[in-house]
Amino acid sequence: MPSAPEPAPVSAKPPVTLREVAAAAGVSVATASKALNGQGRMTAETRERIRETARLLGFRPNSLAQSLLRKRSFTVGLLTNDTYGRFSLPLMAGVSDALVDKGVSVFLCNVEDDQRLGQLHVEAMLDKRVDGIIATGKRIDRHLPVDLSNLRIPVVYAFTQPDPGAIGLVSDDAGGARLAVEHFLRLGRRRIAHVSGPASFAVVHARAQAWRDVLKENGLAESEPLLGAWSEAWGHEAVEKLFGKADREGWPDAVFCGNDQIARGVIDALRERGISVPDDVGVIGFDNWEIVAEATRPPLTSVDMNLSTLGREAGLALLSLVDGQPAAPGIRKLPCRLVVRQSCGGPPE
Amino acid sequence: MPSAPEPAPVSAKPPVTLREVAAAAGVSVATASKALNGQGRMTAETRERIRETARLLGFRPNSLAQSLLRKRSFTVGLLTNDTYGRFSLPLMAGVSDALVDKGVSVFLCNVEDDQRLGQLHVEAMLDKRVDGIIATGKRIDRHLPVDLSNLRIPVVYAFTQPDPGAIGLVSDDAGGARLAVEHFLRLGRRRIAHVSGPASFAVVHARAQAWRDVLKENGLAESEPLLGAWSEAWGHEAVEKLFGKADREGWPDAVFCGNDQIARGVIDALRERGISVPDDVGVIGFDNWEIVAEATRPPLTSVDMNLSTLGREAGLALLSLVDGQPAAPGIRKLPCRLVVRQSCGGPPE
DNA sequence: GTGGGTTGGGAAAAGGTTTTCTCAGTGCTC
DNA sequence: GAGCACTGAGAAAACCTTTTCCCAACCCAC
Repeated sequence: MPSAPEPAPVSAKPPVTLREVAAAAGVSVATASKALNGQGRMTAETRERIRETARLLGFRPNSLAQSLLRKRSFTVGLLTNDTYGRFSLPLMAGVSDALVDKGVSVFLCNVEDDQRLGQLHVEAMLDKRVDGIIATGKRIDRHLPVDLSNLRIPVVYAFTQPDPGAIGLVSDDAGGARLAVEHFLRLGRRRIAHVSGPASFAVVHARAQAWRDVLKENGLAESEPLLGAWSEAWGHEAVEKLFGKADREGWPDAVFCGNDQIARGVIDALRERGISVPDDVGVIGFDNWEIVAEATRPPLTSVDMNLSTLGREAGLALLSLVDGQPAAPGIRKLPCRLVVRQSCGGPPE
Repeated sequence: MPSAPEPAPVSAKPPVTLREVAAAAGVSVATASKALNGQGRMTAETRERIRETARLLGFRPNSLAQSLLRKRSFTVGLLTNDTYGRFSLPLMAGVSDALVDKGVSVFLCNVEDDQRLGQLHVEAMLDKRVDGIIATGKRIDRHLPVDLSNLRIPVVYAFTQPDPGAIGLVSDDAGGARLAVEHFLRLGRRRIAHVSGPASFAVVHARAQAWRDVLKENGLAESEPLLGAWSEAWGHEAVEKLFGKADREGWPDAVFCGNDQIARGVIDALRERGISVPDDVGVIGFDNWEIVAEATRPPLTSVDMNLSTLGREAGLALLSLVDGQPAAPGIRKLPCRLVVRQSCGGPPE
């Protein structure tokens, strides 16, 4: 007894070809192709019959053959040097998310900091005829160890230093810093210190400058940021510098930190000194690395760079480039957002 | 004045085809193909001339056309549901590392926990004729939300629950736990507690059982593990349970933790109680998540699951499957290693 | 000088799909 | 009933490479 017609299981040994569909439906491959793609002219009946046959046989067009002909592989490369990166991961997720619905798959290529590896990956992708490349990395102010400037396919840079004349998407670090400092001000804090990472990072300066700007705009005393490392240990050390002096009046009532690890160190060190967060001092971090931000006591308010949105935007930008839409080169900054937890307390009474 | 012959820049608009190389060298495409692939018979002079022409023109064979013919795309898919995962990242790095030298590129597919997304990605990869699939995830005891059991291409499972009859690679959690407990014993510790994650995780039981086994083998008193959450907060709580009793003689002199976050909580809580690590109590974590393990005070000794090796092995296993080498199905466990830092102290005098 | 072996290289098919061009038939108008 | 427009569908080229098969030419021995 024949069962109800339904698609054949994928397990059939060699994939079903269009030729087989055409034969089964009693038409030519040309007609079959047109029926399935909604092209050409034929009776609705014929088109439907072919479609039904294809469905029954579990036909799926061979992407390789399509790509060869259309000169479009529905494939892009994602180049990164951030192996274990908590930055590039959400970014990749965003890219993949933006593209999967359009049938575009993503080659992930980790080039470390190795020129040879970069070359290898780029050539492999070019050979496989990727439609475009997204370059990303662990630092916004460093180039990948690859030259992407003279490729014949479009390239979009996300969260990494773009080549001149290329399209780059980065987070708006200054804007993010403003968010943090202005949040402190709204809560009535007035003596806002800034503890950040090494001076060799561009983002350190961008954030510090914004911090200073907001203080100045509000007529508050400016001071120097404390620059050190991206570590908890540096957070501890900075607390010693800030709160070491006997004169309590000179103590800050808020600390804006360059990343969440520093903030964690700051919070821990403050607790060890018996200084209450958020009652005595408010703390804000940067990166919104949830696993850290949620483990601090109290949980940490932090600036989120919206990296997955950034990834989405990069994916979409690349796609429209691939489709031939011209796009203005230059760097586009995407806004950050503040994720409020409990390390700043509420507004003043 | 003509410059010295060198490969044309990649920037040339449409890629150079074999036909163009053949024309330039004055031979047929067949001969050109054979010359470049070391096939067929021809004078050494002819072969060299063709090769030189190809080099000059910057010819690179179109992978799409090759794949279509050879039915081998030099492409594999990596399926994961671990979006922000610190587990799957090193694993991916290992996979990619094992494959890039063989010219194989990796499609990264994040399926979240979404059946539809999984289906979408698998179909896209099948359409693109990937040679095989590696499935990985965030939990060793859970399936991905995709059915990979009847595909016509090989599948290898790494750090996720394999289908019956498939090939799976996982970490040897019991072995890793032994490493930790035996390290404590070598250092003269005798009262070794175990604080781990939720009972719903298979690895929790595997590690706890190994911990108990080693204690028994050494004639030490067994006790119940403390099961809770994978969090620092639970580490704090567990310290309260273990060290809350007045009787100091009942206190453990070592705590083996189910992951590094718990260990961090334990270390912090011990310090807050004035109990010294490692002098009074040794602590070992699991996962060797460097960013955590190196930030604890003192830095944390931890069990590393060698995930990037695991990824490498998975990549190689898949490749030999693709090459038609039969492989015995079943689960293969890869050894862990202990990374010694300063949270256990030295051996007894 | 004929038969057989070797050498260097080309013609053509194959892989699966899309697209352009062509063509036979049908129904309509004048 | 001739011309015409349109309809439905197929043939074949194209994408680029690999591989099998074939052929012409040459050399050698008998």
